[in-house]
Amino acid sequence: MDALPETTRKFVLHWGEMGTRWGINRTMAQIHALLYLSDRPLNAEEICTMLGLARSNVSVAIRELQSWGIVKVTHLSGDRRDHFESMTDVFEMFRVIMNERRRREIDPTIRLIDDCLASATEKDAGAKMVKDRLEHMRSFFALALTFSGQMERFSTPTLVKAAKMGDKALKVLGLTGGKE
Amino acid sequence: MDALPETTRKFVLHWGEMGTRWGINRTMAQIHALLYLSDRPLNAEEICTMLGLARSNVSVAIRELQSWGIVKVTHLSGDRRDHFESMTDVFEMFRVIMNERRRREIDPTIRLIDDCLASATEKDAGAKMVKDRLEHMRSFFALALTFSGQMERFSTPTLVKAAKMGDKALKVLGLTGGKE
DNA sequence: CGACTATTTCGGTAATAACCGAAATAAAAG
DNA sequence: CTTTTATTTCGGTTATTACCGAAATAGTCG
Repeated sequence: MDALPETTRKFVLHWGEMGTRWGINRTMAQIHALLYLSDRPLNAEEICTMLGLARSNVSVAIRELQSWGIVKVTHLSGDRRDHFESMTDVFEMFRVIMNERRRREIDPTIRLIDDCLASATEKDAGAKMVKDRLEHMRSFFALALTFSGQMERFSTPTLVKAAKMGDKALKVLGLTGGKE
Repeated sequence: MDALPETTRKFVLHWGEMGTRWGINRTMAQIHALLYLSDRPLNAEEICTMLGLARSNVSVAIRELQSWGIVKVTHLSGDRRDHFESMTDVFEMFRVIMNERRRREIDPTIRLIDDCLASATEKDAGAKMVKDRLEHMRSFFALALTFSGQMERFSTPTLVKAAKMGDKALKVLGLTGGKE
């Protein structure tokens, strides 16, 4: 970790911490940060020494990053070791991550809510409130799905433009009425 | 935990697990789920017995939930104990949480990136790529801020409508051109 | 002001997740 | 096939965080 340029080191450490706050383990996040700022693919051994981590730890973290789809393996000619590089378009990366988390967490949650709703129906009327609340939450997640669908469908520049338009966009669409 | 209706129990457990995956501790998430499905405010003692948690643990978790702004304290007449209830509008809740996470995590990250950019400027030219990447990431977070600003500014129904329009909206705005 | 009840603080313990290092496996080269 | 190098698996250890329970504090009532 001492061999790293100061700026990279700072960012890697911070990114690692942020990871832990979002349910991503430190090692994974640090490796990702390192690759993101690297000007060339790195092999596992290099990552180990640069970050001061055990080889095995790096191995599983990289595999996980690959399974998320934000790190790819490449091969340099004349070197049989795997080299790794991060996706560089942060917007695209965000989409990929959102999509993956949707698959891993949102989808199962919706299924569970449906489950709860189904079994609640057969029970006593005392569950009325519970059902209402669950349905409300379900509608939220449904919207989240719609939304993540949009995110995936459109290119980065389009989304940037849309976001920047903001209120103006909604006015054009005739969606805004009162206080807003 | 056995005293809970089956449906509630299932949801509470799932919500607790989801919490851990997003960097929120299980207790906090479980309490939140319980309150969300409750038809009346609950006091700390009730929460303890319903979820099988220690009084102190519940105390800190509730405080944390309050600091996030998604749980409020109320008082029932003739009872001096604090009673707690959850926000019920999930969309609003999402906004509140996003806003809080922005404050706690996104803002500091942007500050750190600015820091890195500032110190990188003074260094050698070899940091060119690092600077570019950091700037790119910064622009992403800047957009995220813009976006979260929009989320806050508009009412739930407006956002729902906008999200549902989706592609149509972008077409009206004249944003879509190529592949999309 | 005591007596009682509610809440919080805090030191220690337990549960969980991260991490290491050695050994096994796989892959490539000679 | 043997040797060398790369990667993965896995049992055990360490670090982190969650959690408990006792004691302290704060608040309320008579």
